[in-house]
Amino acid sequence: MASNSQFAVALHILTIIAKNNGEMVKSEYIADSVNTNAVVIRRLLCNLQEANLVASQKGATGGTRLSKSAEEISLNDIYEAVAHGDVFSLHPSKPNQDCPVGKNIESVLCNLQKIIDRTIEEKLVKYSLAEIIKFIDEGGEIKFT
Amino acid sequence: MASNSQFAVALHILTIIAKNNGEMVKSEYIADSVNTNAVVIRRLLCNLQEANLVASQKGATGGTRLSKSAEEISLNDIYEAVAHGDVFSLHPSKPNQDCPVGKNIESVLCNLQKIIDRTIEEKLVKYSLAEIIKFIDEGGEIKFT
DNA sequence: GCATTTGTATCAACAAATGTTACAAAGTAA
DNA sequence: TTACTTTGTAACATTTGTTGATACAAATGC
Repeated sequence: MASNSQFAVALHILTIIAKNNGEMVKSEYIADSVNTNAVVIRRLLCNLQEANLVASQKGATGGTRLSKSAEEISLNDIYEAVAHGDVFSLHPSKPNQDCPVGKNIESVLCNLQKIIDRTIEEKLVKYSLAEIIKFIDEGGEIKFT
Repeated sequence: MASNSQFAVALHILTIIAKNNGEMVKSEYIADSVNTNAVVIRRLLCNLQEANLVASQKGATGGTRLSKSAEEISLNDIYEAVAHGDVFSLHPSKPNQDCPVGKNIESVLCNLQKIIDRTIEEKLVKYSLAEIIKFIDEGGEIKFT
């Protein structure tokens, strides 16, 4: 399939909104920067609303703004708002339960999934949207530690 | 799509092979435990061979065995052998380069990708195939730390 | 009322994973 | 050599998820 770019686009969306301090930003404007259709943006904005990162308003003067400050939004907040899947999937078909390996491998894999998810979370929680904006504003080579 | 279960199946494959100390294991036998087609297994075995984790042999007495000990194979070795993609993808279409955010967001995202990849790698390298086998043999609730 | 924008449904196009069949290549054993 | 077995690989259908696009209802402000 076309692989999942929702986190990338969501970060892009939030960066643009954050840089328009308090002003309502329209989905068409964001779509022009992301270079995609406005519906794609609005779909992601719905996820970001559910996670309480942004608030939207309909109507002629509508749009979307942050519902908390860029300092209060971590990359993990964004990741959780849009990322549904795990880093890897379990078996497509249930393993053979008559085989000792097949019988027990799934619980091992489940634990591994959790470990990896937690590891990513612990890393992403260290970065805020505000830091991303700073990197963007500086323009050049960005080095995360 | 059907999301990627290659790491899960690869770990399953290696566990089975490792538990057959030195004996050649046939792809049909593995496929029976994984509950899939033998060609799916052989495709993954090719990746594991390229990573020098296993060695296969054709012919009537053929099959596959480990090419190093289970203690020497880390989960990261397995992950790298089969995982092609990143945790998230970049923009489907190139962002608008006339927008300051669009112009610089990609390098930020690239760096983020690398950070997450490295984080996963650092975690997976801590576990060996031998430990997985021990968990499998113990059967019950496995707790990684 | 009218224009604008979000929210959502629906659909087509595309890409990746999986499962399947088929068969060549390589090796064993008689 | 011949027959048999197994890996390696190509080719294809199926399924599923993502993206992009059109359409339109609901909400909002003028």
